[in-house]
Amino acid sequence: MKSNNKDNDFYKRVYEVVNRIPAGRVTTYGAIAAYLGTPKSARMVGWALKQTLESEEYVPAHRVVNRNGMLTGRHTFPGNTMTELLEAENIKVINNKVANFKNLLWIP
DNA sequence: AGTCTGACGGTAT
DNA sequence: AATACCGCCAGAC
Repeated sequence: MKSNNKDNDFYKRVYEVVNRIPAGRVTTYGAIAAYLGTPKSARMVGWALKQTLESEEYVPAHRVVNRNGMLTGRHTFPGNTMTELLEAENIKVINNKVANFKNLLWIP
C-alpha cells in the first residue's frame, strides 16, 4: 500500500469505528465517512473495509451496509459469510438486505 | 497520462 | 417514485 501518513490514519479510524459497532447493530458507509469528516468519500470506507478482509486486523465489516441496508459487500465476502455472521447476531437478512434496518442502525 | 470501475451517497431530472 | 448523473479517491489496465 502507499500508506502516506494521512491515508494510514484514515484507514485506522475506519477500523476503530467499525470495531465500536455493538453486536446486533449495523451502520452505513456514509455514516462512518461522515464521522471521519469525509461524508462524500463513503466509497473509500468500503474500499478500506475490503482491505481488512485480507488484512490481519479483524473488524466486523459484516455490520456495515449501504444506506439502503443492503449487504452490498456480501459479494466480496467469501460465500455467504456476511449474511451468516449477521444472522448469528440476531440480525435478520432478507433478500440481501437487513430487516428492520432503520431500527438497528447505529451511528458513531 | 487517460479512462473505467468500485463494499456509496446525494442531488437533479 | 424511479432513474440518471455527479462527486470522491484509489487501483487496475
